[in-house]
Amino acid sequence: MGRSRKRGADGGEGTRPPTIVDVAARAQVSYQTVSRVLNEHPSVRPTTRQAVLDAMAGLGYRPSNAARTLVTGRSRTLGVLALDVADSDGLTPLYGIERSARELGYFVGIGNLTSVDRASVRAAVDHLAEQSVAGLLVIAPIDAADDALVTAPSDLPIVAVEGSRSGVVASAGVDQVAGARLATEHLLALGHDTVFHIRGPSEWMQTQDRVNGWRSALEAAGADVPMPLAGDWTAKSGYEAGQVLSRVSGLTAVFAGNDQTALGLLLAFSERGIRVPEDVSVVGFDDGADAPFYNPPLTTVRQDFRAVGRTAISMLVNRIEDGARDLDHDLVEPELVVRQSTASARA
Amino acid sequence: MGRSRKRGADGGEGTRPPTIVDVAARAQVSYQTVSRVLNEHPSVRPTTRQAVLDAMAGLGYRPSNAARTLVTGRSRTLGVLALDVADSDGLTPLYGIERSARELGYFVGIGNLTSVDRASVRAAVDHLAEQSVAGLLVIAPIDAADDALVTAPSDLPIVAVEGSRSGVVASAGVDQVAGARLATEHLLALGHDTVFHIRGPSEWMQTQDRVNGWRSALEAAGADVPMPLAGDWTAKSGYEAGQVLSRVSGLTAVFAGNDQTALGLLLAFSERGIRVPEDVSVVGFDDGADAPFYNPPLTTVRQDFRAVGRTAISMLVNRIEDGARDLDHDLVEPELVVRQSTASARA
DNA sequence: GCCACGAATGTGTACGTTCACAACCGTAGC
DNA sequence: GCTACGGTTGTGAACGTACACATTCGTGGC
Repeated sequence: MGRSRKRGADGGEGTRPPTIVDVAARAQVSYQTVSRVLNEHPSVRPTTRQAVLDAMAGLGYRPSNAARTLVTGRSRTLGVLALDVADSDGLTPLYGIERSARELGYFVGIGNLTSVDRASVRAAVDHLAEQSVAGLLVIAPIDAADDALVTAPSDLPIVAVEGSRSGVVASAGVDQVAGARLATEHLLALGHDTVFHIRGPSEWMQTQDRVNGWRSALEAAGADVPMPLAGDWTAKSGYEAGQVLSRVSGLTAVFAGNDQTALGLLLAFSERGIRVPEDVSVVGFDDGADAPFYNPPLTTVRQDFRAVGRTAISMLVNRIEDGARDLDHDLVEPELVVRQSTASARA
Repeated sequence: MGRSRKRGADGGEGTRPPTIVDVAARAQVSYQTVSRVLNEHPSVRPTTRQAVLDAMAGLGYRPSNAARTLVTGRSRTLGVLALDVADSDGLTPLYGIERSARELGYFVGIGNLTSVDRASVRAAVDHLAEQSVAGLLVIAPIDAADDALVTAPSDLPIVAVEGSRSGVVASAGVDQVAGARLATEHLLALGHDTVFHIRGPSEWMQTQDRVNGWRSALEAAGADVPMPLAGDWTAKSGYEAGQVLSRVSGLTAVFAGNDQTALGLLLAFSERGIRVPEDVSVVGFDDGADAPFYNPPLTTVRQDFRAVGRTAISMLVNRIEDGARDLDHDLVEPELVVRQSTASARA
């Protein structure tokens, strides 16, 4: 027995994990039958199947992903490409993603993007490709990311999360336009003549969508459409926008690009004695965990990030397993959550 | 030539990726030499080495992790076990983790924990084990997680992030005790007689540490040590604690368990006409992105989550590669960031 | 009662890499 | 000039699984 088993021989610790061959021996079948049970092949007699299952359980058998990946060339690993931004919300969909993925038997690996130039995207994709990922989820709602993704292998299924309806890749996300319209219509319905908007960074997909939703609601109501103020989704930019807005006469309603922007705005207003909602109504976007405890509690648009994660995964897995090639864009409907930062325009 | 290549035969799309054999042929060496270059084996002549490197570059060769994992039994994949909590900060160290891991040539996969009972931890660990992960990073600063982890294979290196100095596993994190002391001493130095504390959930490691730091600072100053108020790190619990605290006479300083708690507290105080910092000073913990824009901007304790992620990874990789077995607890020093929510006690 | 056919199961091989060991090369020692 | 040895390179095998194909078994049709 000159066999040289790396494990189990020297360490003594933990014997070599069981393989399908061990399972086969115990179940008195061939290893191929075990493989069939593993892959849910139809033509395995129920009794045989059960015997194999029992043997697996008895041995504590766990399939080797490495071996499977090696032979098939595809792993059941999904790669998540996330843009490394200060905004911690970026990773919020991750929980939903992991959970859904696991339920479908997939493993989730991450690769982050320090920037969205081609080289960086390329490097990240390469890193994931080394793992033979079966598909890619991209959380980088930036136009440039789309361009960079064209360098990815064309046979690799990709779904963008919260971004890109440009048609290059399929995507799942919240209907930003509808959300912005919800926010704006809410303010209009309260009697405000018009609504100012602090937008996000221009290269983000959501920015354009929210601007569009806001503008269309305004136009539909025949209201003035002021210039949107520049922002970058940080509280700081909201604060700075607030400094500008506090000098605007006749201002009664602001739709902030997101909750954080609204937070900064609230602070700027507070410092200048502008009361919310008595003087100015403010609406945010996201409905983060903190929004109900802003001062005042923020009226905002809720995005169900977990639902987005689930949707994205199911789209991706469809593409992987059924070869779906469509460029659908699944949208989750947002919901307006009215709190105390909005009130009727004064008569 | 009856070979049956799965790829490249039918699709026409993308020919079979190059292997070390292809590289070897191009570099005029044996595949084993290529393998040596790959593994940085010392005895490869520089010229040979370069020839191999050139061949790799020319072919666009990418090593197959699956094959490597299959034969070695270990992948260069690190598993991150994260507790799925509402608190989105939970994933903050992830970017730092991924980045450091990638620099060291590791891939990061995630598994989340819906709860910390043994079954759930077991399931998550199993899921990661199927990937033959080389090590585990656990972001679940809860006592119960420690207990559950004992069921993990004993030869699997594990490092806890932000938790557990219980001695069961090594850990990396911010020095919570020092941070709490910093916060408390700051308030004491401002002339406050004592400092109230809203603690986190009792099962969290940080809760105890912060309570200890706070108490020891108080005791060192000979100040009264009030009962800490229960909280769960949400803004909601801070708000509720604020309702209680607003009825406490003589209250001048509060150390909130974290920023979010402070946010809720701020709202409760504001609603009751208690001014911050004129009437009561408030300190938070975390220094999240929003803290500078709370109303008023929050004095808080900064935790460098990315540094923690880096530290954790380097500890873990040490354990993996050098077989380090120590149960060290690397601590990153926190930093007090003074803003406008704290002021001198009134004379 | 024989053949055909589908269901069920078994055998051979390949996937791309690393490990163990063998072979080769040149140089230093005597 | 021969031997020994370290540095360098090559050969054979194995890792655990899935696919292609071969084989066996059972059943129905004639």
